[in-house]
Amino acid sequence: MAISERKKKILAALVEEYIRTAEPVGSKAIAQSAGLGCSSATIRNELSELTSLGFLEQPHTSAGRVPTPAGYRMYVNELMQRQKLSLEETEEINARMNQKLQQLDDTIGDISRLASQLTDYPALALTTRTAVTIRRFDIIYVDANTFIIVVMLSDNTVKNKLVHLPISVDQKQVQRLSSLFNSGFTGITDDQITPLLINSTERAADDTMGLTSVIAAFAIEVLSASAAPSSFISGENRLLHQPEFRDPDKAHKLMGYLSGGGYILPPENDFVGGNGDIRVLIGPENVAEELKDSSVVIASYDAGDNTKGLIGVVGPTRMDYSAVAAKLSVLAQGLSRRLGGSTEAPPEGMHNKLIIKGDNFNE
Amino acid sequence: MAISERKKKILAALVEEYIRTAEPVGSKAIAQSAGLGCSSATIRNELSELTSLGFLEQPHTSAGRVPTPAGYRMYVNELMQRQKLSLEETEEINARMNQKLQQLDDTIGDISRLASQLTDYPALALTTRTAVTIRRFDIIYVDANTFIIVVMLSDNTVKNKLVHLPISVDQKQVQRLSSLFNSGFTGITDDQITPLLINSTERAADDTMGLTSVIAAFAIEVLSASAAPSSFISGENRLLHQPEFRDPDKAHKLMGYLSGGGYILPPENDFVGGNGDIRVLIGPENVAEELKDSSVVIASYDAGDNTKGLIGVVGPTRMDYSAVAAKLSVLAQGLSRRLGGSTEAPPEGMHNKLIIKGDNFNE
DNA sequence: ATTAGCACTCGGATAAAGAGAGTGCCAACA
DNA sequence: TGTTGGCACTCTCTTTATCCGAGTGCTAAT
Repeated sequence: MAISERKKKILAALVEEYIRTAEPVGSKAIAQSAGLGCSSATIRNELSELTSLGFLEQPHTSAGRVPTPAGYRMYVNELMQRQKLSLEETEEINARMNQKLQQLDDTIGDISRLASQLTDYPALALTTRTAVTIRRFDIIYVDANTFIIVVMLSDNTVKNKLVHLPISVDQKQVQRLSSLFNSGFTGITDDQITPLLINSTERAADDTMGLTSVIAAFAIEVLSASAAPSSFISGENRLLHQPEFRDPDKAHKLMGYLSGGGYILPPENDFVGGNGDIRVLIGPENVAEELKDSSVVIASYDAGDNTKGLIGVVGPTRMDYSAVAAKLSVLAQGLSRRLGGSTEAPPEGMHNKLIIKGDNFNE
Repeated sequence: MAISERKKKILAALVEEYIRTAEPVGSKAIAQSAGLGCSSATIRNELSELTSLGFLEQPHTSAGRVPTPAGYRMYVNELMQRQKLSLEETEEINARMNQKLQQLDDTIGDISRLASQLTDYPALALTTRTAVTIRRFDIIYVDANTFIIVVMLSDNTVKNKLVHLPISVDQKQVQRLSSLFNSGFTGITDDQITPLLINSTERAADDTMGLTSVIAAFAIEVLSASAAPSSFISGENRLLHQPEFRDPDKAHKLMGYLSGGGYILPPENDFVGGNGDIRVLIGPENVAEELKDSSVVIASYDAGDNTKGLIGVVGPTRMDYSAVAAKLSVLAQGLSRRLGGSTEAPPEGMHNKLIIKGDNFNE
């Protein structure tokens, strides 16, 4: 789809103006803003062609133009100049990220909050781990009726559980179980913890009190919880900043979908894509019905050890793609670096590959 | 403030009708709905008096009446019949609570989500623990450069941290530290962990590698994190259900305040109040400017062991106080019971004391 | 190929008119 | 004295009509 250089300039100017104002853009405005020395009449001709090419549309006969999803797509793929954050901006993001990551706690929530603050759109963060296994079991004997199970996972997180028993156990027994679990339950995934395995362990431990199954249940719980993708969304209320969501019903519908944990990406695509890649889904390119007239920008990161994550931002199709992409990119790279993922940090630039999705609008 | 029986009935009918419809209520509507056999003209006279008493107001001369905050207050304090959930409803809430509490994880978040779902208003949950101390230290030696700190707190939660060191330590050293911490750092609160204490421990342990301060820092972090009130809010988007928040600016302002973790209660009042008490703050009774024309219903619970919590719901002053209070009450009581707080469960009724706040509207 | 000019269209803002709901008050009544 | 029907009045909301202007598409001139 080759279009003239001037058309490109006009389209870019129009999209940017529309992103800024949220009002249909007319020929005169473009004639002034875009630095090409020609009159509004010329622009009108060009606009007319761009419209028939499917990049623009008119809300009604006598209004300015508005980009179609295909128009945005063209903008994102070819026109938009990748915004490069200033060193200060990048620094600031990194600083805030550091601050957030200091407390081990609620990383994913914090990151999503941060992304939302930075972009002023609702943001979500997902992580998934594949093939998590237990690396090590420890059982701390507290008293005759109490012990603490501590497991260290292959991704270097540590989980624990306090167990109270109605009956007494002796320390020896606990130690025996601990070593049995360390030999039998480490290095395997949750679906490999079969009733068979549990049974044989129980017999080997000479356990008549059901301790084995308690511990095994915890192992399964921990493993499956770690493997399950976790997600967090925040800043839904920022949607209300956007004029296209002044209609409370619309806003509510989308916000409900988002806070209900609705899928953003088709599950099978969720975690593909390398480190720092940015994906943009424009309007109807989204799979979820609720997102059909919104856009999503997603950055992937790789935290190593089979852990991948996404940070995404949701907004109207009239989104400031360029700024959002730049910011998410810094975030994603920072996360990869910090969480110990691959270290292929780009020399210094924030330019990332854009995975193009759904650009087959006009063939 | 004694008002006639009939006035009370009329006021109650009006408030309930307004809660239902969100439209100013006229004399005719009341004449029909309230079962008192008198004509709309009579009602009009009564309404007029109720208005001059300050319980009602008119949006404009020729509209129906709307309750003032004082009117709601009167309704909540004296008129509203405490709604008693049916056994099934109570059961259902309890079942859902059980389900949520199964996974240890994110209790406070889950509870707030549940409250929001049940009431269809935004809900928030807070907990605070006072005087948390460490009950027990364990340090698990993983390898020469790695160990896991496990601390068990006075509230029976267990926290851990994985520590990687650039240098090697030997197992003996770790054991010595463990026992030193167990004797020196247990049973004290975070502000009692002084540099002095850390120094003397360091010397006693003959620790030249700074392990002591790492462990002490973790102890402080854990203690202060446990003592700090944590809060969670969810369902902000449900505000948009309410006609009074059809104005996106209003909605956004409040939602922003809520998700920004704004204070609901004046800090000094936060956690007073016994188990299952319900507090209602109507409109201007709220301290936060952003809440001045919203209402808040709050249930307190006591999870024992110096742990207190709140579950609250935010909505327009035209809130279904009675239903909300009933539901929160079940939730709060369920939480107390489950989290091991006091067991003074009311015989079976859901009737709770209402702490009256700010009922000095008409003296 | 570009531009100025002009008729035309259509949505949004503004104003006027009408409808309806509800009040307040008065006079009649139990 | 308390209650009721009646009625004029008020005020908002809705509808209808009108106007204005931004922006287009087309044509003719450059």
